Amino acid sequence: MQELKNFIKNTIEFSEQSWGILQNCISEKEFKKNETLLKEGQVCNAVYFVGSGFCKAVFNMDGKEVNTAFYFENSFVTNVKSLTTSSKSEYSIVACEKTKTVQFDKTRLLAAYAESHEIASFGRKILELVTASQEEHSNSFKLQTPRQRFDNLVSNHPDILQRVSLTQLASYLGVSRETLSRFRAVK
Amino acid sequence: MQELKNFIKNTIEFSEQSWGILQNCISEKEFKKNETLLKEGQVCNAVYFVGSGFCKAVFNMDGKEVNTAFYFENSFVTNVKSLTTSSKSEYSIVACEKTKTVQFDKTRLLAAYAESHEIASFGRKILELVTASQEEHSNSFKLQTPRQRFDNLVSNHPDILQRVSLTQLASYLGVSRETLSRFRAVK
DNA sequence: TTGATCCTGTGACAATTGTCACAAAATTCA
DNA sequence: TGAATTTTGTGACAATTGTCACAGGATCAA
Repeated sequence: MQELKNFIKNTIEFSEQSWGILQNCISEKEFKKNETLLKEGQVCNAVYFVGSGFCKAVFNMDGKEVNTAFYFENSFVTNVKSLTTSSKSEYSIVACEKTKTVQFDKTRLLAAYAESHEIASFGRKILELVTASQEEHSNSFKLQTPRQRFDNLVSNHPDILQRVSLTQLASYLGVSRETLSRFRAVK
Repeated sequence: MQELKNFIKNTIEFSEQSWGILQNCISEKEFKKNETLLKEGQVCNAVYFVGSGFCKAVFNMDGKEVNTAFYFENSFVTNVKSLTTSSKSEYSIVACEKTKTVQFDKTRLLAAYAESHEIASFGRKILELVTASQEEHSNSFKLQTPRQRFDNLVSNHPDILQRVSLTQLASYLGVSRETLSRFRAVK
């Protein structure tokens, strides 16, 4: 919760009054390793702020898991499409470690938007952040070769390498485990 | 403009009053073929609603153009990251045909959010739509082979095939022009 | 500690896609 | 219209990545 307060303080204007209203929308939730924040097929009705630990987005492609995203400390996780259109999620969101989050309830948050412009701005900000990080990873697929994606990850997000298994990392980069293993061998 | 009115009518609750406020934020803009809505290196300060025609997002990779998105009638175009963080755009947005748009001015729109919750909701809705379509294309790269991407495009968005040149389509699908040509040959 | 299980490294080979070169077809514009 | 330009099709070959198989290590629980 403290992490969230700090995050908000550093991100936008936020009055005590807005914080009071926001209180009604949020609750602390802790997930054990491999616990599910959102299960494939269910409708997403919350946004999570990751205070500690981290999560992944996992598609199940005919039994094979594909990791399309990781969410570390001080970032927001949700399935925007499922959340905003009340459609079934095509993927699951799973804790990779013991993960402490603050859960934002969708319905209450929407109500809070009407009570406080600051909260409404904060809601937009969340969406903007999720979109921006999604776009970054997306463009790496559209503009770079697998090898370039790997090299850039090494330079720009070395933290990910240390926390994620090779197998998970491979599917995140869109290459086979073996190919990733060779990328690491041939530096 | 009529297209935008219809779009709003079909999308959300919107009072006459909100429409009046929104008027101050928008203006009709028409672009000729190959004219630029947003140039690489500039800061994006508007969102465009495409009424007719269509546009593309183009990265310049060492002189080689890569098309990462197309925006057709009744959709919104903007660079979310540049718009929301006032950072320089990494790509350009260019009209592919004579394109009629409605331009939403960023500063005025932000001001309007404070005056009308409906407009604030509409602003979120725009962001959600942009995010969702971005995510769809993004996931096709993360989950499918080039061949599958092509086949799905043929089934799900045959309209694109008819309006976009092979060269542009190839970079959109992330394959070489020659490979795409062969995909089409071997049905 | 000791299996049992999961994760990783690596060789051999197959499949896919890219690159280059050039011809044919389509489009544009004066 | 007709020449110039751009776009597309295709063959040959190279490069990249995937798949399969198996061995060695690491990890975890009893």
